[in-house]
Amino acid sequence: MAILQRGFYAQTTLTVARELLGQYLVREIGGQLMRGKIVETEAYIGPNDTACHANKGRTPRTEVMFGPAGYTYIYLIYGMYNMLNFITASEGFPAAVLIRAIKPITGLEIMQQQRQKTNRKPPKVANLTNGPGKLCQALGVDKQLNKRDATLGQQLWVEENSPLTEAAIATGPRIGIDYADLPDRNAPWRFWIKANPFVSIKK
DNA sequence: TATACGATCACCT
DNA sequence: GGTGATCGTATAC
Repeated sequence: MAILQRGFYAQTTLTVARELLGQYLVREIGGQLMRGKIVETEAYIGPNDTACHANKGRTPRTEVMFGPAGYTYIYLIYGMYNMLNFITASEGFPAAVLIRAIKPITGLEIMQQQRQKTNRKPPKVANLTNGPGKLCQALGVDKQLNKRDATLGQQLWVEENSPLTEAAIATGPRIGIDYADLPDRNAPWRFWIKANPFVSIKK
């Protein structure tokens, strides 16, 4: 299957967020492959989006968002969870798409192992990757993979799948950004596949 | 140097 | 439905 190239990520952020739905997120660790279908995304768009980390300007942390599309932006939140983003749009314009949930396709045993590391009980398959922190834990994604070029097909990349119809996609406000200005809180920049059981938050 | 807090999750009631 | 965990980053001193 074809690896998504820079031209895909360089589209406007809302387009990338919408069109990443249904594509395959692939992780390779020591020759072992894990694969999942992207079912939920969020767009963080530029210096005027008060929910976007880059809205206060260029810092060591947000520097990668100002670079070329197709790179990874991975950061630690709440002291324990990693978040996976792909840089979008034009170089110099800081924007990214957060991957919020995937449907596990292959490598479920490895995902299960990695998810169990910090949990008392073995998580059910339905609970493996239905959230941004969970999918990073399942796929072994951490800051070591920050600022990597995802178009190279090494360690972490996205493979093309046939596009979804408009009718299969739902939109709504983003999750967990109460600190942002009201218009940004209300912006319908979260995208998910309708009725998909692996979406992090229903309804 | 010190402090506050977050693009979350698991476990508890 | 509520809350503690846990630490990098930004901001204030």
